[in-house]
Parts: sequence; structure tokens; C-alpha cells
Amino acid sequence: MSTHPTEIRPEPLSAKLRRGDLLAEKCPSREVLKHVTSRWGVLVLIVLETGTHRFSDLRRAVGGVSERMLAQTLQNLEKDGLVLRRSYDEVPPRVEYSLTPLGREAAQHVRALADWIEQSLPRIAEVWQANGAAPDT
Amino acid sequence: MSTHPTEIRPEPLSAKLRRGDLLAEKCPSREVLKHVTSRWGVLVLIVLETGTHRFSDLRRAVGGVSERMLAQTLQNLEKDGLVLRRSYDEVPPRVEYSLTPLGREAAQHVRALADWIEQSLPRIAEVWQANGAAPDT
DNA sequence: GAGATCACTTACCTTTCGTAAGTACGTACA
DNA sequence: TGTACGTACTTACGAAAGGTAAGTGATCTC
Repeated sequence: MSTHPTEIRPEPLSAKLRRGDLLAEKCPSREVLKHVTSRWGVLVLIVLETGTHRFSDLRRAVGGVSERMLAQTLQNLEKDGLVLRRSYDEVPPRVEYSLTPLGREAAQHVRALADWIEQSLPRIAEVWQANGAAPDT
Repeated sequence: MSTHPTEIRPEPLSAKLRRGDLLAEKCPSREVLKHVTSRWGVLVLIVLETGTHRFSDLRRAVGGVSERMLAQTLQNLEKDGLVLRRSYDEVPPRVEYSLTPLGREAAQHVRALADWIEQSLPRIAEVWQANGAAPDT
């Protein structure tokens, strides 16, 4: 990923086959990062790591997500090849979501970060308390 | 973190000293997740893992971040105890940011995820190409 | 016929982010 | 003296994204 600022030509797709550079604004890996670390993306990956889910199962498992945001999140993750959407010819509709092998790798890293945050919460809550700050927006 | 929906009383802070549960909507660990995985939070943690930086250094290192978003991001990470802000009595202003021990732990996990995304970009780009989709919003 | 199920989609309002300019103070230079 | 520069933010306002609520379509059950 070239960081040379005088390089103005749009990059051919073959150049995208090199390792990404998240610190470079224009690098397509930024899009992947955006999807994987999006507010609901992280949580969807974590739930799907436990196994295949239907849409409504995911909705219930991820507290607070709306159908709108869940649909959008799943679409993005599917486009990145992290999630597999399998639709059955049934009524009512039946759609199942599962992780691809690539998605499983992503979910492992996401899971590790999530675990760290969960287990570190008590320490972080002490910082909040010491500074008189509630968790902020 | 109780997921029992009939439990309506606000939780005393002492209850926050237990492990978080990111899947529970009301868990304060959600706030930490939001800050750590925010668009600019990830990248700031990665850059700070390499060492202490001044504001303008960070601005340059993270391609595309505005002063507004950088300031806000650093504020959030500081409140969570992940980043240490050290201000010197100088003009022009001189402020240095570095990771706390807690922040270093977070950055390690974030770094692992970022590395995976960067190295996986070629495979993901193949998915984009196979499905005729450019990276989307 | 009414109500339920499921996986979305749509309409509209609210919140957050991006862009650009401003702030304060010291220093350097024409 | 006036202008420009550096630094780390802050402010104002428009653009973009997210949240809430309702709608869609097809079948099934009572």
C-alpha cells in the first residue's frame, strides 16, 4: 500500500492483493476494519462464533440491536466474505447465517479483544470512579 | 452482569466490579467497546503502542483523522484509563499521549486484529472481486 | 377474516461525524 | 508594526449515519 502522496492514479485491483495498511486513509482495509469493528459487527461475529443462527436468533442474542442495523451489519460482513447467508425456500422466510473460514479467523481476534474488555471492566470501572466520571458517550 | 429483564433498579457501582457482558445492552463494558473499537480509537491505540506521541504527531500518523475526532477519541480513551495525557507548561502548547499499562493490554489485542485484517486483505479483495462488489460503506 | 411467523425494507427523526474556521500565546521575519 | 507560524484544542454548521416505528409479502392457524 503506497503512502507516497504524489501517487494520484486510482489503484488497479491487482494492487489490492498486497497486504493492507490501516494507517493509510485510502487503503481498502479501512473498509474491512469499519465493518469488523462496527458497533454491531463485533457482537454479531462473537455470537456467530458459537454457531449458525437465524436472523431473529441473532436479534435476540445481541442486546439492543435493531432489525435495521442487524440487516445492514450482516450484509456488510457477507460482502467481505466473513459471513455466509443461506436462504431456504420456505414461508415464513428462513435464513441462516454462519461464519466462513475467513470469518472464523476474524471472530477469534474479535473474541479475544471482547474477552479482554469484559474481564478488564472492573479495573476500568475503578478509573471511572476515581475520576468521578460515569461512562460517557 | 445480570441479563434478567425484570431487574429494573439501577445497578450500584459495586456491581460494576464484576466481569462485563458485552452482549447485554446495558452493561458498561459496551462503552469501553465503543471507545476501543471506534473508527479512530483502533488506529490511535495502534500508533500509541509504538511509543509516546504529541497530538500533531498522532494527527499525521493516522491518515484521515480530523483534529476534532482525534481530540474526542483521545478524551474517551483517557477517561477509560487506557491513555495518559501529559501536558507541559509551554507555549506553543505541548501535550504528550502515551498508553497506560491497561491501554497497552488493549492495544495488543487491537494490534492483533489489525494485523489480521491487513494480512487478510488480499483474500477479502478476492471476495469483492468475485462478487463484483467494490468495498462498500 | 384476523392474527401470527419470518426476514427484511421504508420513512422520518435524532445523533454523530466531517469540514472549516476560530482561540490563545509566544516567536520569527519583513 | 504587521504577518505568519507553531501547538492543542474548541466552535459552528451542514452532511452522513443510526435509531425508532411501521410496512411488506406469503403462508399457516384458529
